[in-house]
Amino acid sequence: MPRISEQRRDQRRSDILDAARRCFARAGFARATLQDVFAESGLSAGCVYSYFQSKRDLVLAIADERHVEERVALEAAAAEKDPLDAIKLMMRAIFSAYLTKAAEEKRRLSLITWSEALFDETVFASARDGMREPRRALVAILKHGQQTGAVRKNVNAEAMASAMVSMFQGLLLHKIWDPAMSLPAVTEACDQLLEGLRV
Amino acid sequence: MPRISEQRRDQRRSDILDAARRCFARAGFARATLQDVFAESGLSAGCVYSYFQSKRDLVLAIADERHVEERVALEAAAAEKDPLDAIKLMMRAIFSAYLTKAAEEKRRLSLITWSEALFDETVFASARDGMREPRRALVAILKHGQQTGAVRKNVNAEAMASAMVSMFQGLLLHKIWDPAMSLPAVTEACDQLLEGLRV
Amino acid sequence: MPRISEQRRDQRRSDILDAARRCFARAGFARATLQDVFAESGLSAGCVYSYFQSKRDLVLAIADERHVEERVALEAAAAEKDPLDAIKLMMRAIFSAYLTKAAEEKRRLSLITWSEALFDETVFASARDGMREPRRALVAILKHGQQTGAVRKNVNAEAMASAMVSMFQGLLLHKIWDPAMSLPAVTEACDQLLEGLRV
Amino acid sequence: MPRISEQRRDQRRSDILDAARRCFARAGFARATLQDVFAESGLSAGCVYSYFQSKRDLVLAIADERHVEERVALEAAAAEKDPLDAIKLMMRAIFSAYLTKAAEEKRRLSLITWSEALFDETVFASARDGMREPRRALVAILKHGQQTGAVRKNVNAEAMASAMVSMFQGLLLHKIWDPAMSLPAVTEACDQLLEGLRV
DNA sequence: GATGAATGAGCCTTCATTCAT
DNA sequence: TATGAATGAAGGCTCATTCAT
Repeated sequence: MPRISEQRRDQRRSDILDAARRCFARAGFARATLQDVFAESGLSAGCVYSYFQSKRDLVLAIADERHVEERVALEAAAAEKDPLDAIKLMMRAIFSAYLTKAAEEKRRLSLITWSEALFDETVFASARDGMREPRRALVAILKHGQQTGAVRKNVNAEAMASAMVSMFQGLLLHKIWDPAMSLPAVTEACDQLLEGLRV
Repeated sequence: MPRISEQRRDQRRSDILDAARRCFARAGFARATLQDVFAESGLSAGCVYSYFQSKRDLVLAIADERHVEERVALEAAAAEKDPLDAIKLMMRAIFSAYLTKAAEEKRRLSLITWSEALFDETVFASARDGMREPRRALVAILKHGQQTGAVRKNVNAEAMASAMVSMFQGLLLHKIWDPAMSLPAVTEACDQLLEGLRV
Repeated sequence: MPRISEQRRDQRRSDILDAARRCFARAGFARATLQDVFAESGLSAGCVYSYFQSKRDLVLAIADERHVEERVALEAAAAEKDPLDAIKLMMRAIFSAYLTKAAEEKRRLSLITWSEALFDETVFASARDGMREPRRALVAILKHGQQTGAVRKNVNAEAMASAMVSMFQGLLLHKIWDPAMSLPAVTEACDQLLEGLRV
Repeated sequence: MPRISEQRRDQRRSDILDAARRCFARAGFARATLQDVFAESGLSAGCVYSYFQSKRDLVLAIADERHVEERVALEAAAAEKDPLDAIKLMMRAIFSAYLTKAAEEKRRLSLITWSEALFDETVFASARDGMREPRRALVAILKHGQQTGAVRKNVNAEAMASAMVSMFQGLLLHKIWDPAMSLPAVTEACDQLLEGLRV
């Protein structure tokens, strides 16, 4: 018999995560303090602790957030027949999720999560898994493209998928150093690189 | 001890940096403690503090370490006439500096430095500058290649350079998630992408 | 513990100040450690820090304590018509506040506060202001006494007030060196010096 | 067989004391560091330590410095026949030693020494003794004046001497709070108070 | 359930002192 | 003797976590 409705609990939990996300994006996992989170969420220490048993739990929850956009990106790509067009579509979905001006907090959280992964196995697994699915999709698209004759046969699908995912993630990083980077221009540059794979 | 020789002083400083590098690579800038560094270096707090005035100074020194290999990479590329070959050469130099098994600590430090850059302007400037020079070199090579007719004219050199640098850095990241990644295979994949730029 | 009553909070704050006062009187501002204060108050570091943000804040709070007795002394004097009697009354109030056996801690704190004032502008302002009001009152009494003809006209009220305040403070100091100093005898000596001002 | 001449040793010792005096006047005994003294004196730690075995020794040496002027003051007073004139002479000697603009460092050192005396028995003894001699001289002058009929018989010489010494020391303190205090005016005010003792 | 005051281990840093050269 | 690099105990302060109310 819960004292508060499940809906209210979920809302609370979500509020805490929002506050934590802001704090972590601002100061990093290690430097952000729980007192920051308490203040940012407007909730008491005890309350936050009743939703998350430790700071690490909060970090894991944030680091583990699966960005819906990636799933969308994969689905969008799956609908395309032409393999390179499918890859470009996936790429565009990723870019519009991570390279826009509005996505700055997401970029910061991505980077600090990657870094945190070095020191926490759970975060590591979560970060690694997050790039496995896109990579797997790219491998499938490339291999299928090779079967249908749309992609050059001498391409190592595994390595090429790694290179592509790396480029996408690298651009997220690059956007941090160079916020003025032109998304359309860089999208076209990537298109041009990809075109080299066509038979 | 009376005045120490300058050579010995440099050695000490270098020893401290080595110890700090190991500690930071292991635990991150924020989580690594100076006590760790004292223990790892076998020196006392006071001694370390006579070489570096604060933990932040130590962080900056590590984060600012210019990797000689990058300079070498740029020089190697400068010697090549063919633009794409020059880029491939640069790429290989970077890969052999960061993607080998032995370079694991370097990869970890790169990632934590990038993350730290989000919270420290000095580290930010250092990290950003570290990728500006390679990028500038790539722009120059591409533009020159367009003038000599070796590179397609419809390529936006700036954006393409960003994409390339991103791919190189992204692979550093990728190697962290997938240590088994084959360097030769990924090198060839990158070669194939680059070949698409040829006229 | 949930929200503490304001009364209890004030009590805590007061307890901490009491403990700090004892520690500072015993060892001085610089030599007394906060660990001492924690132990003396029976509270933890975190708790004390939630009431005072730094050691300096604690020092300022102690150094700034306005001794109610001084105010009382001024009011007592204000009621007297005869100027020299008014001054003697003020003097007696000050002496009974600072020169009794029970006031030893107060004397010690006065001296260390005066010394601390040399190195901290805020403490300086506080200490200086602490003697301005008595001095101002003395100037007013003397000038008024000159108008009514009770005090010699050739007296420089400002300088005389300085000399008087100095004598009062100096006796506080003297009582430290010579705890056996007789309060009645010294009070009479001061009376005799003051009598020289009468017309 | 000393390696350096005794004269040179004395000079060194004196240089160190000068540096220490400046440092202590600037920051207080507790806050001034020996590294400050090393820098201010231009000598090494080892060298300073060969002249003073600890920081406390240095503090004691500074706190114990007998200001020649006081001796001069006493001698000057001894030459005067009229008791009140003798006291005024002594007072003037003290004032010109401690209340001039140039004596600021001396005032600061006096105050920090008095404060330090609270926490160090040796400094206490030194400070207390420093005011005993003037006080004793005043007692002698007053008693002799009473015998010769120049001073009122109902004066308690002991208490009056205490009050006088207190006034002199208090004025030193007062000059710290009010550097603009007029020395001639305050001297005259003291004269006027003293005149009240005449028969 | 919620509160927020309180805890205390542990961090960064300083500085009196030592001692090999 | 003189040097100054090195030591390391200890200080001020923070913050994840707990628990009485």
